[in-house]
Amino acid sequence: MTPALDHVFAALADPTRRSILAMLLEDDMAVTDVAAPFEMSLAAISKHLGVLTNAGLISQEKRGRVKWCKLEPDALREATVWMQGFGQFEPVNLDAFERFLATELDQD
Amino acid sequence: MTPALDHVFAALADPTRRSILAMLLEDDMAVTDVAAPFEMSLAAISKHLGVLTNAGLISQEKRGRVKWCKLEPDALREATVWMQGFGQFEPVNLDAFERFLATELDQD
DNA sequence: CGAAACGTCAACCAAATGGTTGAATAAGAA
DNA sequence: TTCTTATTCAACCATTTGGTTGACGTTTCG
Repeated sequence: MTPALDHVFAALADPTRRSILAMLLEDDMAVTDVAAPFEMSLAAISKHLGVLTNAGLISQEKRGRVKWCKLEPDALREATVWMQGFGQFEPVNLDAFERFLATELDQD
Repeated sequence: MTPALDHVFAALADPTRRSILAMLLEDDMAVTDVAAPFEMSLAAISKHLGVLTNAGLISQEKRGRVKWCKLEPDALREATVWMQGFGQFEPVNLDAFERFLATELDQD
């Protein structure tokens, strides 16, 4: 079930790929420019970009001989929603729930 | 950097492990009971529980001959915080930002 | 004590992952 | 056309992953 989550979380599990996403948060970039800060071959970065694309986390569009990489934050939403299912047990949300209960009591 | 995120996201990338977390959301469980719904050996589930423990997503405590598994939602918080860095570009939050701006304008 | 239940360990296996290098393709620039 | 830049492809390699099976240590129960 939900194989999309498999790909999204697997893609996020690699620090190089998370760094790439952080870079794309600033602006769209060409593949060569994405690869520049890493001590790794261009082919390796190309593979990482393939994984991110396959997970739907980025999109790639070729204009001329340059392939532009663009962040697609929508893919993170499903994953975030899934994780928030566990958030109800975090103190901050328990506090919110208690405030909600207090509000309910006030209306009696 | 942040090797903890590596382990958390890698642990979440497997559907069996996500199912286990969802089960533990309801209640603490013994290893054998965790394994029951899966068509997979007990040893395989034991390994999955090891991965989840290593990621800090669950804890295991042995009482008698039974080992109890407990959800540890705190480990998800760091991952959630990381992901929220990308949330600012999601439409839903842009909408919230626009409403905020509108409120600011109303006060002028 | 002896038997059964709980869980892990060790060895093994196939497939996936993350990297390399070198050749190939495609598009601009000279 | 020729050269250079941009990117991928193909083959290869080492390591990790997700599963199996069978033996093993513990704890409880009869």
